[in-house]
Amino acid sequence: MVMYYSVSYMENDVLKGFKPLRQKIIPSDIRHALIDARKKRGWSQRDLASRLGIGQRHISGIESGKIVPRYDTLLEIVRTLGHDFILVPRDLVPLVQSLVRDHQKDQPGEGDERPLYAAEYDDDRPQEPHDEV
Amino acid sequence: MVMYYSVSYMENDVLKGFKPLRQKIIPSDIRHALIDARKKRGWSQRDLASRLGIGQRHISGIESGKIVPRYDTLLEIVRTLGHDFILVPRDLVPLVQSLVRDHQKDQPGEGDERPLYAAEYDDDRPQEPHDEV
DNA sequence: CAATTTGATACCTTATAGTGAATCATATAC
DNA sequence: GTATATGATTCACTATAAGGTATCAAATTG
Repeated sequence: MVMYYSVSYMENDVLKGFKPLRQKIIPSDIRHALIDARKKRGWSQRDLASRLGIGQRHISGIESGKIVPRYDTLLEIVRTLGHDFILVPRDLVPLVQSLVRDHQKDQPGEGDERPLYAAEYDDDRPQEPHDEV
Repeated sequence: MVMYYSVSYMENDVLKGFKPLRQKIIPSDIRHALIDARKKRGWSQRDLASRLGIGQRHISGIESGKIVPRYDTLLEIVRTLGHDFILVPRDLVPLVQSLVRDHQKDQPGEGDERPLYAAEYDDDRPQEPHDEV
């Protein structure tokens, strides 16, 4: 959440000639959510890869953050794992995020996913750009 | 909506050895939503491109569907245009989609965006894969 | 109507995803 | 303890995004 507001400030800086900080990585909460979803299905990376018709090496690279796939590739992974990406106006984000959290709280098998969704997001973000850049 | 269910059937076919149909394009509803969001701000592709620190040619390619950007690149575009991507479990998609629609209905300046979000999605999808593939 | 803007397109180079196959170190299963 | 599975990694190649610059045809502006 805080992250979104900081991006807003960056937008204002852009108007003054500053370049935004390029992301260059999939947010770790998304990566973790996808790993969890895969494991909950009892699939290995090889299982998922063959379902998608792509190489296991890519699943590994994507999950670890070493590869940032094209949007279409990621979307297909996301959908294969029973999720979807929804384009949401920024001011709706908190509501939708909480909906998603509440929904997972209601799913016995997916309840464990909730803390990863929020906490890991804030924890991993400041660290991993350093590793990648 | 219907599109999501057809993908579900494809998933079942994968278990029987069929490859899923690779997307290779950003859904047109997303592209249109982004174009609308940009125009609502009175930005040209050049304006948006300079805010993002990338070339106008890329904005053009992405908006037209000729280029499928990496997820991080698209996410940055999305956020610069006041939106965000939320990872949503599939069975929550209808609710979230309707939330997004209702929210746009409530925004006077964004009310026009609603029909494009739903109608164009269904209309463009069957046509554009043929153009691209 | 001339000047400017706009989005599409072309050219070129670099970086990285995508593809296929294989191997490795470690973990897991039995 | 052995066999198997798993995720990470390597090698090599192709495809395409990313990046920069410029131009063009059409639209828009004033």
